[in-house]
Amino acid sequence: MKLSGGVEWALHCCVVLSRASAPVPSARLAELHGVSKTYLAKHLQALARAGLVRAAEGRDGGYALTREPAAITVLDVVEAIDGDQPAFRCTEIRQQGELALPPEECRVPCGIARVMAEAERSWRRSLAGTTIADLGASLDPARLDRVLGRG
Amino acid sequence: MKLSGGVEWALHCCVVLSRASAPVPSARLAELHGVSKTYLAKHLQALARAGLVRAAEGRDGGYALTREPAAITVLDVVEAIDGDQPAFRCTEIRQQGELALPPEECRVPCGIARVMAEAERSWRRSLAGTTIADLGASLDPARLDRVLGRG
DNA sequence: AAAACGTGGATAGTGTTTGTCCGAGATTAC
DNA sequence: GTAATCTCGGACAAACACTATCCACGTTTT
Ligand code: FES
Ligand code: FES
Repeated sequence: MKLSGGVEWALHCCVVLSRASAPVPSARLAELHGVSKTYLAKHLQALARAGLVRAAEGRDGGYALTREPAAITVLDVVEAIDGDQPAFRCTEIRQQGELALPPEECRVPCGIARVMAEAERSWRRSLAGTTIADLGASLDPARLDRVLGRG
Repeated sequence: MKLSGGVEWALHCCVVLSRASAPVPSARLAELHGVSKTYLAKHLQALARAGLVRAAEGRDGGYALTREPAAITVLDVVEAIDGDQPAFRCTEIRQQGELALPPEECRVPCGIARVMAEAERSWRRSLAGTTIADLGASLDPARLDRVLGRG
């Protein structure tokens, strides 16, 4: 069970964007955090595809959030980067091999799949309980503007 | 976020073992489920290392559970196969780049790491709420013995 | 002794993650 | 209009984890 490393980058970027007063270029975001510029650009594109950020093209462009920070949950960011596919996938082993069950007994998901799905729902529910606004509360906008301003 | 595919195999094996009246060889377990014998053997070794199953070596040997099925949770099996490392790891981005915070402000885990850790605790708690005994309730021991008996 | 069985390491093949690079297109400043 | 700045999207490669196989070896029962 592992989460893509880009998730942390994306979350930090969203926090910064939530407190920035103007669009921030992807290269600038990378410098702020000390990570690869080109790879971070990929993750930002994923955020854009998910509709969480908008890219302003052209000179003086950059990325900005599309919604209020309080309307973007941690789960939104995680799913944008890591995908929304379930961590566990039932491969219907119960229907294979010598111990196979007849198909008429397999109309509903098996017990294992149900437990896994329920656990994942708990995980998602927990992640959806925190927003970018919550995470950004401790970041001083004045300091951010100062760092961003003197490019 | 993805779980190792061997987790499903291991869970099905534990369910079978919980209702078997004698040790079951790994090759037999693989045939019962229609999966690779050699690869399943690897996963069973992982279960043995975690102390969930015991291997009876030698002729007429095989695997058996070490505890009551009701004392083995789904989480135990998942961690035995997939490892117990957290899905998210904070790489302390807050201390890197231009926006780096001074170390004296980084003594406690950052907000992002806290949210992730709490979500993972929810996931684990949910998985620990179901045992192998729960999963095996619907498996008929008589049928299992019949299939196992005529090798 | 022989047969059946698990152990642990070595070894590939495969797919995913991570990361780089570059051309095309959009937008603004001059 | 032209140049500069910036994003977009895809191609590409290296690194890594997952999946799977095989074999030599030790153990246990008959
Ligand atoms: S049949 Fe294996 S998890 Fe559903
Ligand atoms: S500093 Fe990035 S998640 Fe903790």
